[in-house]
This record gives sequence, structure tokens and C-alpha cells, in this order.
Amino acid sequence: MAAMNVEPNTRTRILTSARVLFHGRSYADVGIKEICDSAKVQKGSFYHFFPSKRDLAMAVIDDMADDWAHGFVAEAFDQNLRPIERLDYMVDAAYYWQKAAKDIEGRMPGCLFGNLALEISTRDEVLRAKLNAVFNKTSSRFRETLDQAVSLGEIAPLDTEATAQAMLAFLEGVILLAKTRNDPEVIRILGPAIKTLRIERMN
Amino acid sequence: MAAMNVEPNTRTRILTSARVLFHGRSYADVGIKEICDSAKVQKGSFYHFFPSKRDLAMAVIDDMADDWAHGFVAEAFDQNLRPIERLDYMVDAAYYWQKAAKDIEGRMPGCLFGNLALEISTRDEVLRAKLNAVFNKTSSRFRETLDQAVSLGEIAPLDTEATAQAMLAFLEGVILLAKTRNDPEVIRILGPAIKTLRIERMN
DNA sequence: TTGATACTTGACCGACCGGTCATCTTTAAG
DNA sequence: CTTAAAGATGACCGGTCGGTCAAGTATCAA
Repeated sequence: MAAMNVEPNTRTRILTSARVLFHGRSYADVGIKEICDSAKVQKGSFYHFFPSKRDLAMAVIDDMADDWAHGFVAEAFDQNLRPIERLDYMVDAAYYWQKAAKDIEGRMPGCLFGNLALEISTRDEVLRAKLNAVFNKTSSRFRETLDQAVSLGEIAPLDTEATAQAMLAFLEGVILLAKTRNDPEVIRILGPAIKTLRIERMN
Repeated sequence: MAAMNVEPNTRTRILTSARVLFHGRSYADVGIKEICDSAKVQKGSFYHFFPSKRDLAMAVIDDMADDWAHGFVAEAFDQNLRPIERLDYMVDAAYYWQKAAKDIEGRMPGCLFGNLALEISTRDEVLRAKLNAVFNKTSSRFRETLDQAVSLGEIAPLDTEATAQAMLAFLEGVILLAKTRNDPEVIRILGPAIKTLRIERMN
């Protein structure tokens, strides 16, 4: 209670504002001026913490990747859940998150990483690689889950690595489609099909 | 032969240039100046044909949607192919297209519709709806295919509408992932899993 | 030949973009 | 109390953005 309502430091405020704005619109569409206004920071102060907009983008990705990894990805891949249940949990989490965002903002923001990937990965190798690393990390959680499911005999053996990637791709695709429809329900309806995805091992 | 090398008219040149540039980078990142230079057109001439950049975007979407529908979507969903084969054909077509683009440009452009959807669908309702319509049309081709597959007894009955949407989502997701990795092979490896997607009918 | 219309030209506009900088205030170590 | 560094301020910069416009030229029907 004592530490409530403490204004976060300047750097954090910039980071948070940028994240929200980038997520809600796009990288190119949000200017530094707008980020500064939103974060109640002066422009010169912004450049005291970030050398450029591009560096800000990198920091935003790192920041979000952290929250993501320690947030609902960690929850969804809870080791206490049965492997298959974790997949459902992941879809549910995505659904509720997007639904909450839409209820507040009126529009489905989609996945920040997916958004940025399609927008800037053709223009900036470094950012592309960073986004790619986030995806790799996420798909490795899917892979662990599948490995365990196979070990426990819950599913027939398969190419867990490829299937994990396919599942991540499916999740991103579903979110993309839902965003285009501006309807989170798409995630709830299509999402569960993630469990049917299979890529066989080839020997 | 007689009509070879005919310079297309101004409007078409603008449209083509814009399409290529938007596809290769992004909507926001490509300026009208650059489009005009690429199309060998003066700026004032541009605004003779298109009231605004936004209207150009609409025209580009329509234009591409046409080519798309009459191009490889029409081919892939060739009625002479067995339904299941059409799914493979679609994946193959996506793979070869992206691979060709990467070999030429060095980078995977991904799907223009998916790119635009994530970039601008939160900002422009009309464009969002247009993109959504393209997706709907495409998923209905998937649906026809699934309906036929069920009729022919090639696959067990399922919710063809939902599964069709899931397949489109998967395709978009796979292309997104491949673009982020900048590696078309992702499409070839993960793509075939599209055939394993299933959403059961609920009665 | 005339006149209207389609199209082209390139200079021009204000607004905004990412980024800089000299100057000031705050903080904290010694 | 001194001093140096960290942080905050806001005016300022060149460049580019989407878009405008007055003045042309090409086309074609009557």
C-alpha cells in the first residue's frame, strides 16, 4: 500500500506509452512527439534515454517479451496443467486479452510481435532478428509441451519441433484474422483447432 | 507479339508501382513521391487519378484481390484436382511465390493482405472491411473444397465453415512466421499441416 | 476549326517527422 | 559546501510528408 501510485521513472513511462501506442496502431504511425505527450516527457528528455526511435522499438520489444514470457506464457505453460490443457489455456488467454482490449479501446490490437514483424521485418534486419528470437522462444515452450505430451502418452509421437512452430503460426494467424474481423470471438472459435495440428516425424 | 512492350496507361502504372512498393515494405513507409518516381508519373498526375493515398490503397487492394482470385487461387482450387490436393497446391503456390520474391528482392514480402491488415486495420474501418472481404472470399474457397471433400467421402464430416477459416488463418500465420524468419522454407515445412486442421461440427 | 475534356507538368504549401542542442535544475558523492 | 554528473526543458533544424494548383498539352467529337 505504501508504494501505491508511485510514478514510474521517466524511462519506464516512455517505454510503457510507446508500447501501448505501437500496439494499438503501428510503429510508423506513432510519432515521438505523441509518445512524449502520452508519457508526459519532453522531447529532449526522450533522447536522453533513447538514441533513436529504432532503439526505442528494440527496447519495447525486449520489455514486452519479458512481460510476455513471465506473464501469461509462463501461466499458460504451467507445469501443473496437463500438456494438452496448456494449449487451451494459451488460446483462452489470447482470447480474453484481445477481448478486454477491444472492450476498452473499441478495436482489437492483435499481437504486438506479429504486428511489428509484418510492418518492419523487411526493413530492419536487427529488429527482424529480435522478433524472430521472441517467436523462437515461444515456439520452444510449445515444443516442451508437446514433448511432455508425447512422453506421457497423451498424443502419438510426432515432429514436436515442427508442430510447435505450426501451432505458433496458427495462433498468430488466428489473431491476424480476428483482428481483421475486429472480433475476438474468432479466437475462441478457431483457436481450439490448434490441438489438431500435427506434423509427422520423418525418419 | 504485336502488342508487346506496350507501356500500360498511367493509372495502371501507378497501381502496379504502388502494389509492389507496399508489398515489399509497408503502406506508411512508402510515400507518394516514391510511387510516382517508380511509375514515371508526375505528382499532379497522380492526384488526377487518385483523390488520396488512402484511395490508392483501396484500389491496390481491389487490384490485387482480382489478380489473386483469378490467378493462383483459381488455379489452386482447380476443380479437376482432388479436394485435398488443392490444399497442397495452395501451400506450394505460396511457397514458390515467396521463394521467387526472396530470390529477387532478398527479402520475403509475405502476404500483402495480411501485411496491410495488421498495419492499418486498426486505423481505417473501410480498409479493414475491404481486407476482411478478401479473406472471406478466400476462406469460402477453402470451404467449397472441404464441402466437396466431405461429399466425396475423402474426409470425415466436420464444421467446414470454421475449418476453412482456420486453414486460412494457418496459411497467413505460416507466411507471417516465414517472413519473420525471412525463410520461405518455413512454408514448405509447416504448410502441409494445413490438412490436419479440423473443427468438429457441433449439433 | 473550334471547343470541351482528359491528362500532364512542376512549383508550391503548411504540417509534421525524427533528431539536436544549449541551457537549466535536480541529485548525490566527496 | 563544492562539484560533477544525471536528467529535464523547449526552442530549433532540415527534410519529407500528403496534398494543391495554375498553367500547360494531347485527344477527340462536332
